[in-house]
Amino acid sequence: MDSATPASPVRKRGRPTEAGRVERRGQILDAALPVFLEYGFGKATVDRIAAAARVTKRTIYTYFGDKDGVFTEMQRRLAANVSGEPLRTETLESLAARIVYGLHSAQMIGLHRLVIAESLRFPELARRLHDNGDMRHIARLADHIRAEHGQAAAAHAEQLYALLLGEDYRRRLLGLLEPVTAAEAAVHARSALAVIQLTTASPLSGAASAAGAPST
Amino acid sequence: MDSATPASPVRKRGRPTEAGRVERRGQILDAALPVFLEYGFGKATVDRIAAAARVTKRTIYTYFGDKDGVFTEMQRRLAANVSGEPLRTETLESLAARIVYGLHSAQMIGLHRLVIAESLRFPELARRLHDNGDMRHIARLADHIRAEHGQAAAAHAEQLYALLLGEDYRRRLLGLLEPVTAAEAAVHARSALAVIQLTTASPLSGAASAAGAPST
DNA sequence: GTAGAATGAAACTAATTCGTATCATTAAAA
DNA sequence: TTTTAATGATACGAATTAGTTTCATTCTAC
Repeated sequence: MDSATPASPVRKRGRPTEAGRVERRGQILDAALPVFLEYGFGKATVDRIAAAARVTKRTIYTYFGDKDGVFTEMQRRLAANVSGEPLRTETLESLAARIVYGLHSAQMIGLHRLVIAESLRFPELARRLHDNGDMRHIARLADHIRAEHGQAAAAHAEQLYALLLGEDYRRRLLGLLEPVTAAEAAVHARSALAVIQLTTASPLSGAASAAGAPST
Repeated sequence: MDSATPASPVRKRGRPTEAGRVERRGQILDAALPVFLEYGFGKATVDRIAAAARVTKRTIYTYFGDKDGVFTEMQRRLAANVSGEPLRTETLESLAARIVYGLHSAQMIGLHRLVIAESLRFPELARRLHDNGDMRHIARLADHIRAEHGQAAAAHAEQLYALLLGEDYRRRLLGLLEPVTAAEAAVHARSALAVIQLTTASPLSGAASAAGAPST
């Protein structure tokens, strides 16, 4: 989180070009992310963010107004990246493995930890993370389940998602587990699909809608 | 979180009895919990805790040394309460419903949110929460599954636990969902048991160990 | 009874940190 | 060329807050 900025050795002073302004803005947000992830919102000082971005505090306040502004803008930028474009040729199994791998990554865990911690102070931030991240994942899982196992089975997409996260996801949030490799993620995904009877080998029959459907 | 302390109208000053000291200690920790839950560790000031406990800052520092001391002692006290004694006459279904209801409660969600937020600063606090809370739940689920569905099915206790928490648990952490009622928890639990084929109606056959077992 | 421990009340210290201001400097704009 | 916006560097103000100290007080311990 420190050696990732070998960019400009010495920064020029005067008025920057318009392109320079755009670049600097992104530079600040990119630098703010790891700082927030490491320290959390409260302990992440503006001075530290400024140092990481190789920019003075003054510039940060010019661009974002205050610390909250940096935080929300950073999250807004992340939300745009989270929604990766769907790969056309993808099976349910490979999609599940990708989700597991991505959600257990250090960056995602850090972001989730941060958003959970500040969910009371920044409720719409939590809303964005859930809508743009989780709900899209669930919808995409539902699409694949529907294609491979029929309409009835698609109702279990959310439960499948919960299984893909699993207790390991919570262990990651609690700092009790290291990030998983892609291979481990694939194994985990297969195990989840198997227990919910969504492997391609044994598709779900018609007796899917068991107990009361989740009301939420 | 404020009208819950109509205790002593006016506190005496002088030296307290030994019993009084024990009581005051608990009083401080009890008052600290809701303050930490509401504000988080960073924004929970010692002054606020002192006010909530009807005690002066001075007393808090005498008892706990510093703010971290209050925090860790509070969590240590909670850990003792989390492990509720097992009810002898309980089915897997009722146990599952109890777990769902308890983990979605406002107090538990607040505690988890807090521990997740501070897991980097207080790693052993996260460890305690996981060992004394989650792992005991999983073990108890495994016991019931073993009794009702055989040894092979018990391997899925952790996956069942993940389903019992579900996406709703994460929505609770993110502040996007209100606590569930006991009835809703029961429905949720039945749905989880059904999807994992652990309802008493249709017990799991021998074809349980599907893909690679979780490696964690 | 007396000494001293523990507390309330409240002021105080020291450190942190958000946000602003000053001054020099560079380059875009006019 | 002149003007001006934006920046670096740095100092500063104001607010918050962890932790300490002082003084009076009241009760336990002996």
